[in-house]
Amino acid sequence: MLHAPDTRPLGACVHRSFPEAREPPELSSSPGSTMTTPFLPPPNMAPKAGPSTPGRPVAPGVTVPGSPRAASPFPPPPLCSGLAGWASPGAARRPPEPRPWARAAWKQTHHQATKPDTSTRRRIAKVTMGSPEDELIGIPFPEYSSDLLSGLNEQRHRGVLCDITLKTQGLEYRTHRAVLAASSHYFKKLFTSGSPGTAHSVCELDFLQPDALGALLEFAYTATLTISNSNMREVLRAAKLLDIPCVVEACAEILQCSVDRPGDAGIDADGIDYEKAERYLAEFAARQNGEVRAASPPPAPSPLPQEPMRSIIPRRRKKQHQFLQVKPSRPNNHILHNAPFLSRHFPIPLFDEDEDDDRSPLREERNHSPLNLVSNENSLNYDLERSFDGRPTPPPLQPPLPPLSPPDEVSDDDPMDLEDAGYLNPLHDPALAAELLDGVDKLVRKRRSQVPQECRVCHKIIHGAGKMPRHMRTHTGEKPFACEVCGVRFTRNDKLKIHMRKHTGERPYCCVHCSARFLHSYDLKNHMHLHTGDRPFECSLCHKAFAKEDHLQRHLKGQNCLEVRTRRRRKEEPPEGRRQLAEGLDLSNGRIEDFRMSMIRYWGLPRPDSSEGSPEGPVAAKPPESI
DNA sequence: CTGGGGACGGGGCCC
DNA sequence: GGGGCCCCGTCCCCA
Repeated sequence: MLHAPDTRPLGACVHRSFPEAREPPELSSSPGSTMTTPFLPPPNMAPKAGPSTPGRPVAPGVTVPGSPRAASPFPPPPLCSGLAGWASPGAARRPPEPRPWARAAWKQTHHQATKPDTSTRRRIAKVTMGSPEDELIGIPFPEYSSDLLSGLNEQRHRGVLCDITLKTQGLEYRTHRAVLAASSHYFKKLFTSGSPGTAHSVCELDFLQPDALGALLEFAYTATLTISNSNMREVLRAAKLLDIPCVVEACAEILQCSVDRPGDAGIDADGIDYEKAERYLAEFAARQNGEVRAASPPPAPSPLPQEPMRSIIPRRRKKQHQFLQVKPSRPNNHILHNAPFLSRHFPIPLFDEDEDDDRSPLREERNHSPLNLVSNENSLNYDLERSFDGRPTPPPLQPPLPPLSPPDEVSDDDPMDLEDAGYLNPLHDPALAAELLDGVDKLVRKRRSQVPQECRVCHKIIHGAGKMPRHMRTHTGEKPFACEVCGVRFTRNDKLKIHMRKHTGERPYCCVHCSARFLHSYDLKNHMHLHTGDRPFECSLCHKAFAKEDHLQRHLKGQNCLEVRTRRRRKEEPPEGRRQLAEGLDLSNGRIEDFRMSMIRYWGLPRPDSSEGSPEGPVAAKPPESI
């Protein structure tokens, strides 16, 4: 279907800036009134920093009113149904829990909200009109978390309400225990060990460099890590000592490209520092308990099992890792291949970690690295999934493993031969140094460009570099790509190209079973359902199966299916055609829960409390359209 | 009401 | 940073 050029004036979209949303908007009862989105949760309430984490299943009952929710990249479900579930006096300040089953419903609402056609307005109005007065209404405050952090940071700078002073090498940092404990596993353990009643207000952390500690404090209060190439290693080292996984990960990724520069061995805190950190932890806990005693050095950690070295980067899904993968420059590869001991000293992998080719000579060398930083993937603080108490904190000292390298190589105890070091030091070669530094800058820039951006208009989080202009055109209505044949304009060039297939007659996606040809690959995919008979989308109520998910959604919104969703109907003699359905709603066989979950999933309704298993439960699960 | 196709916006990946 | 390409989910329209 061809769409006429969008003549919406700029700013005519239904979205609006967030500050207005702080004020409770008036309920509009007029179907034709200009309903903007005040009652629609601002899309994608994700924190500015942090990728989305979709798909985390939520157990039933988690999202009952008043239940605490964690930060979520997903907005609450549509007001029509979901706001009653996710908002609470304590939870309204935070974005809701990710609820995959509500995502589709929210997307639907958001999609409608971005299309100010008459049907959309009517739908929103209906929704608003139908909201029960006694339902809780959640008003999202997407900027609150950042405001809160900003307020704490201001307090820190002014020294107000600070309850702890960090001292290192003569410098003092007044700060808040809660913020430190929330950002650092080490501080959490430090402040939670011992008796809370006798809190000492000064922590002397001599094992940390002041610059690094300052940078990490800034990070804790601003969610932004400000570092330079010169102090990145020190910050990484401090982050490892303080057990701040996300900083470790970020620094390690950036540094990954420059591992063959001298000094990289210093990115791992040496054993003395870990020992200091551990000892201070013990002393602090002892003082907290009022038992000032000479803290003995912690017992030497048991030797770690030898495992093939992986990476300083935790293994993650390939998709996550690829955007920062580093392709080492050829000169450095050459250097490493010809200097196996260098890889031993600087064992950060030079290749994509997804390469599991252990036959690689380089990997083989790394696997045997005596100074392996992470020979045990579970041992150090790169396992971002581990719990705070899951591992000794701080990380244990890494006992040197027996060198497996040829005996003629430099031993670990031997200082690096200066001549070799000079030869191998790329910084001694201006060209190589420039290349490496340029690589670091490029990585930093790339990482920055990959940071999800929040739309100023709709507060939606846009992922991907260069995607924001594309998204903004959905607000402005700008359609700069015009078809030269028919004049139809598009917001995106790729859509125009697909459109041009209409004029050229090109239908590149051909069905192998029939003569059908399609403009889009996904059309062919949908079409294939005809031949395969595959109907993966089944109505949990009537068990009718559909080939397309949206057809199932449409079916669920249909009035015929809703009529029999009342349990009251079940008590009556069901119509013959509905007998099976009514039996399916029998609470005794548990299917009623299936039905409720189905309603919740497709309409984004709040998850029912376990106590809500009342006979009238399904009745309350009304779709927006039926309100 | 359902089946089918088209359009649209977003995300991932790559250059 | 920007753009191309692809895929996906969703909405819409038509028969």
